[in-house]
Amino acid sequence: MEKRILKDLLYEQVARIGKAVSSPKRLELLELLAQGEKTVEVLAAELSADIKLTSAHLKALREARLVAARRDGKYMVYRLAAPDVAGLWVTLRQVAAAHLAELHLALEQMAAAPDTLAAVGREELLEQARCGELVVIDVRPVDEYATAHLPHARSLPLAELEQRLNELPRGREILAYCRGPFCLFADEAVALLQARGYRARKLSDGVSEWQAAGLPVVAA
Amino acid sequence: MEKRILKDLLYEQVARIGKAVSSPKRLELLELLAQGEKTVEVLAAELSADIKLTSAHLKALREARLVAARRDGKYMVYRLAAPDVAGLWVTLRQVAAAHLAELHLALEQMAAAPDTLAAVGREELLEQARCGELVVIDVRPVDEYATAHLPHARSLPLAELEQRLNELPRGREILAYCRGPFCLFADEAVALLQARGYRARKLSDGVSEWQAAGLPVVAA
DNA sequence: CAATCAATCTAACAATCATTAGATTAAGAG
DNA sequence: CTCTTAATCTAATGATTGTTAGATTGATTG
Repeated sequence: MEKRILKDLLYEQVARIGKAVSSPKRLELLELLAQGEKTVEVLAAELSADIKLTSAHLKALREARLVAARRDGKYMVYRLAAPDVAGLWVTLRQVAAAHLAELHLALEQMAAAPDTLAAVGREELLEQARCGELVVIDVRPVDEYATAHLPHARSLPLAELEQRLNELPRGREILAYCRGPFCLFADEAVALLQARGYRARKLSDGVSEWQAAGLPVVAA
Repeated sequence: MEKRILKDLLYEQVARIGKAVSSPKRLELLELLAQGEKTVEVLAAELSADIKLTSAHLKALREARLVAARRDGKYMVYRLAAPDVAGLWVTLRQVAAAHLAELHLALEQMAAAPDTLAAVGREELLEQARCGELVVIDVRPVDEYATAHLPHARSLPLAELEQRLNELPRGREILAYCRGPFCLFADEAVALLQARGYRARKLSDGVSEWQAAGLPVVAA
């Protein structure tokens, strides 16, 4: 049966993408690269993995054409091959959260800790941020903010938050976001802000989630 | 580092979904189940695989909560756990087609054979079908048509097409669709119709693709 | 009840994959 | 040119996975 051979070929190609996203480390790499391009060194540090292993996983992602690399001096700088790869990551995470009770519970616990603003009413949120009723802060490293960030958000990296508290208005409510639902930066920021008497909440969306929802982002 | 343990747990869960979609056979099962519920027997026949292997792959999909099963007499009837699983399949296939040259070329060759109507102008197509300018036929087995089909489409399974040619109007253009871009039913239908002097084209979308594009379908 | 059919479970194999260590390449610095 | 740093390649490991065969379960039929 010649049809079988053709079908096997077609599904085999899609399975290449599936294989690429079948490893926790590779998924974490995709999420990191969705924030902007990064060197192998930086990626390895974020993964808490060594360079060799990180490089091997990046090779697998490269062979599935999900990421691409360029050389910059001694550094190799990796990036997502295209924006739809970030969309794939968001889709996978959403399907996992919807179907796997373990993940759903873990995310609910995370959301329960500080007051979290789920994905509800994103348009409304946008309007509140625009008119200044709400102060939206991006607590990721500044280069990730520079790559793309939510509209009306200002950069205030978690590492600098404590020193730069004076930049925040006392009265208004603060909304912190980071890389997405799996990232803890915003949780830490909210905890710090609340300890200092600010009214602060977390937005569980990151830039990829925002974009996947069809909302506008500010890109470089 | 406690954060590492939490992160590993989170990404591990998403990787369960990734692992489930990392096998060509399992992807084919998902596409088949996206057409409607089916028994293990039927699925095995469609896969050209034996029952044991099919059952093992279904178990993997069940453990990732992508499919669910119910017993009907001696038969186990499998179905997608939720509609978003069909969306995941469509997303994976689109990412694969966009990034993997091998797949892109294979699909282009398939599309080149008979005149194929790609995904362009779907709304327009809908309107032409509504007013009868275009005759849309669903050439999948009738139970799949019954589960869900495109608006204004009539069921004319490939297996019965030759005997039921008289049901088709001579003058108007015919548009055949099937399970999606990887399915060959519509190609065969178009070849048969063109051989009999009909003006026929293929629509590469299936119901899942149509739905993923945000367009309405007729469901049971 | 035994016989049959659909499907799964168990055990086993080879093939593939993740991870680690050691050697190697490629670019920049001295 | 040599030394250092970044990253990859190669080889080896243990663990998983895909596949097949044989035994088993669950429900229906005679």
